Amino acid sequence: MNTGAPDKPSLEGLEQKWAAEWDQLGTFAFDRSATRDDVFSIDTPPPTVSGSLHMGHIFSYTHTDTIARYQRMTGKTVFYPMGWDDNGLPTERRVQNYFAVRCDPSLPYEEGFEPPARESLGPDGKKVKRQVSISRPNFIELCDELVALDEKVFEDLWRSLGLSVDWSLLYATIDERSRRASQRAFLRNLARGEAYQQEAPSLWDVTFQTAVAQAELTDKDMPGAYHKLRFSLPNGEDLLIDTTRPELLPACVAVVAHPDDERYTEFKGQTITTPVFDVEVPMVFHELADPEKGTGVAMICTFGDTTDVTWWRELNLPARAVIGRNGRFVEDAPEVMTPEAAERYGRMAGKTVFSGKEEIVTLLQESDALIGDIRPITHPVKFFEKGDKPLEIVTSRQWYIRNGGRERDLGEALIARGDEMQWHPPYMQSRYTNWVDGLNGDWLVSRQRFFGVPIPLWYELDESGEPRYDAPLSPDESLLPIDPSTDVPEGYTAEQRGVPGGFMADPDIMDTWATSSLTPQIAGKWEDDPDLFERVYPYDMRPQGHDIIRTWLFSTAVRSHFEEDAAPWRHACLSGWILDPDRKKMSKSVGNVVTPSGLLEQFGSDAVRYWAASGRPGTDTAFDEGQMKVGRRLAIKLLNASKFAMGMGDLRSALDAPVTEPLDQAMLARLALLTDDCTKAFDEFDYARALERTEMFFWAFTDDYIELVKNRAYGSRGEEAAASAHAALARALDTLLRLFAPFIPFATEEVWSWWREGSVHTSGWPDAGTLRASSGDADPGLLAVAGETLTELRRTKTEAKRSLRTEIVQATVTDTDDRIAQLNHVAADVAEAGVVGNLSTVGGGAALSVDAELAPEEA
RNA sequence: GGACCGUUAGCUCAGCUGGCUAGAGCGCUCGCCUCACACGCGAGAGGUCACAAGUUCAAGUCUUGUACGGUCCA
Repeated sequence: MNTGAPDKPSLEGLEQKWAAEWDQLGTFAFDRSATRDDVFSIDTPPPTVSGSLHMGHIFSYTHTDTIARYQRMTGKTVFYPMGWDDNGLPTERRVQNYFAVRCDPSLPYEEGFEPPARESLGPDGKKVKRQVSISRPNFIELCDELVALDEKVFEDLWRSLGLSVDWSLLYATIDERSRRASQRAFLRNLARGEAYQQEAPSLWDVTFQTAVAQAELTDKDMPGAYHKLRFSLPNGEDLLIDTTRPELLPACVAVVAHPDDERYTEFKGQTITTPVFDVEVPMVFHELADPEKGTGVAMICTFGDTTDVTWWRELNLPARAVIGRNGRFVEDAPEVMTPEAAERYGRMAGKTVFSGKEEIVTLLQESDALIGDIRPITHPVKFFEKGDKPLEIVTSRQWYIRNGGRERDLGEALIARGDEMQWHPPYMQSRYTNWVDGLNGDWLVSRQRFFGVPIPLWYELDESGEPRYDAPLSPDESLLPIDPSTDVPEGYTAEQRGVPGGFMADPDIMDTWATSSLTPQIAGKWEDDPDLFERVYPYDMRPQGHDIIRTWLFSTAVRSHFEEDAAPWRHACLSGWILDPDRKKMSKSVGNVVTPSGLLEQFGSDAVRYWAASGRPGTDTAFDEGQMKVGRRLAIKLLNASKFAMGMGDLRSALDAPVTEPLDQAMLARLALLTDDCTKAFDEFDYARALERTEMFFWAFTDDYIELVKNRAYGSRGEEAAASAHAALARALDTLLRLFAPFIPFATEEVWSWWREGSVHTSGWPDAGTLRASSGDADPGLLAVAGETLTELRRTKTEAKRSLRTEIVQATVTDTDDRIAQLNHVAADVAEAGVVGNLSTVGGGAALSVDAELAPEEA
């Protein structure tokens, strides 16, 4: 543009101005003709659109953007996509409330469906409470509609933050491309034997009525209570057992003690009778029984916790499930019970776990089988991370993908994949390794929900209408994505759905991670555009939060391992949390969330980015408006200092002029060192270090160097000396704008436009070698010596409470011989900046000291 | 219970492979309208580097232990 600097430079409006310009010129467009070596590809985390963006997003996405901009400036074409995560529970709930609908996969697709509400309001403007059931394809259509709205808000915010993404690469995790990738990967897992189904006990959320995976668990401390129960030995004696879950007594299939526990080994092979229900169960032994816990004997129930599952499986015990999928006691008593016992059980049937516990206590008391008091304790209980009721364990048919949890070789291969990546910071790798190492089962990928990517399978129905699970019908890949609830398998007609001899759809959907784990494939248009995929995969970088190493990072590694026999990225970059000023993790529930758009408005995007970029990789960082003020100051300073430098001469024509003055050469030599530092830091993904170094140099540059050369630049010592200053200023400004560009893209672009062509963001990363050559290999130390001497001269004025314009008639600088030798090269500049009439230097001193005589104060 | 991270000025943090007198910003104190910037400029005060032991000529930095804080997993 080359407009020259305005009279009053300002940050106001730069975001809108440059975001529009970049968009129009395609400044950040990915060049797909580039070969893999010239590409820097980023596996961007797709934010959940049904939520709102918070400071954590601003923080971590800024980190990624600084890296993207750096890589772009080094000459790479950057594959920087954005995705919206609209697959999963949060979106399901938001679509339900917004449109007043509910997904029911058994319903047929309805063309031109109009939802009863928008923004929860009906056509009459009243809130619609009653939800209408609709088919899954209809539900997905509404999701698309809602996401389009949410997406607009997100995209606007990302643009105003200055993320340099190529918006033409946008995807959504429920869109057709994602569903196709997700189903294709699943079918290939199935074909290669990496996916399998099994009827097995699995963790079950009674609220959401779905199975959940190990990675989605969280422990919560909950109040519980020990109940001491009286069981009976064959000789009529009592066997006392402590339990926190007495309500599972009807599901008791054995009692267990440790094999070395001599108190109980004598009962080996004997039969124990349960209280209340009088069921005979075997006494068994297993190492997981803890002799220290309670009486050392535990009842094994199907199923109270995962240890019960282990015992049940390893000891070959029968199953007597009493808790149903709705979290209530089933109607029918276990078959082993006598009619009298079954009648007692009947008092629990249909009750929740909570009420069942109250009932069993009454039953135990009636049988005089509850010994002593109930002892309250607090103990960890497993929850689904999004749920608010404890998980139960329910036996059901589920799909699994192997993840090394049951096969040592696979687990080790996946751990080894971690070694193929560089982790930033490096210690994050141990979290990955620990997680894989601690897995105790495969990845449960099926979910009994309605909204999501369907498992793309059907089952034949035999003559009696029973499904044949062992031979699922799968679609041809070319037909994907499909919805088995509306599509029909090859060789069948729609009329055969649900009919004996016909077929039925697999009713389940896949875990959201089963789709998210394919973001490298989805963004890179795997199989849809193999040429593109080849240019971006494996990716250079996966940025993400450290809290989802066990889910997103690990599941992506699993998929890539199976599908590409490779690690999905070369660098895994983990960002930290944003903490509020009290060092608590910021969250909506605490009510301390500040809206990002408000802050961008208040401080300016460059300022907010400055704060974000000062948070080192992986480090939790306090939310700090003070840092944003500092960032704002920096951006404003950059505008003003640039304007000032440009006012000293024609910098554009001075860019290639020779630099002859020692101070100018020293400054450029110092700048070359800075460039080396920043390049190294960025190559190690340490954007914060690059920023810190650049900022440090910049303030010394404006406070000292510009002050030192301004008189000379205005011509106080002749044309040649002035020309040297102009040349050095031009090079310095040029370099600083580039070094700052990844962090404060708007202010740097603004200044760039005053005197240069094109965009600073595609101008190339500064080259230390060129700078060093123009410095004539000068001693960079001269700059520091000059600056420190200037500080001493200023101090004499400050201490005398005089203005800095005050003339020093005579000053004597004493310092070590070495430093005086350096100072003598730049003494003329120092004298001018300090307004010193007569400056003399004396060597042989121990340290820097200044003796100055100030001009007398005017009356 | 295990793993990992952290503890440096009132606050937020640098300090990389051990090396002159431990740095920055904010805040604080004092001063200055100096031809870009008062959204500014200059100067100053402020630290037993959590604690203990060890290695070394030399430790904020390496080793071990302890305490406290945090995170992840049991």
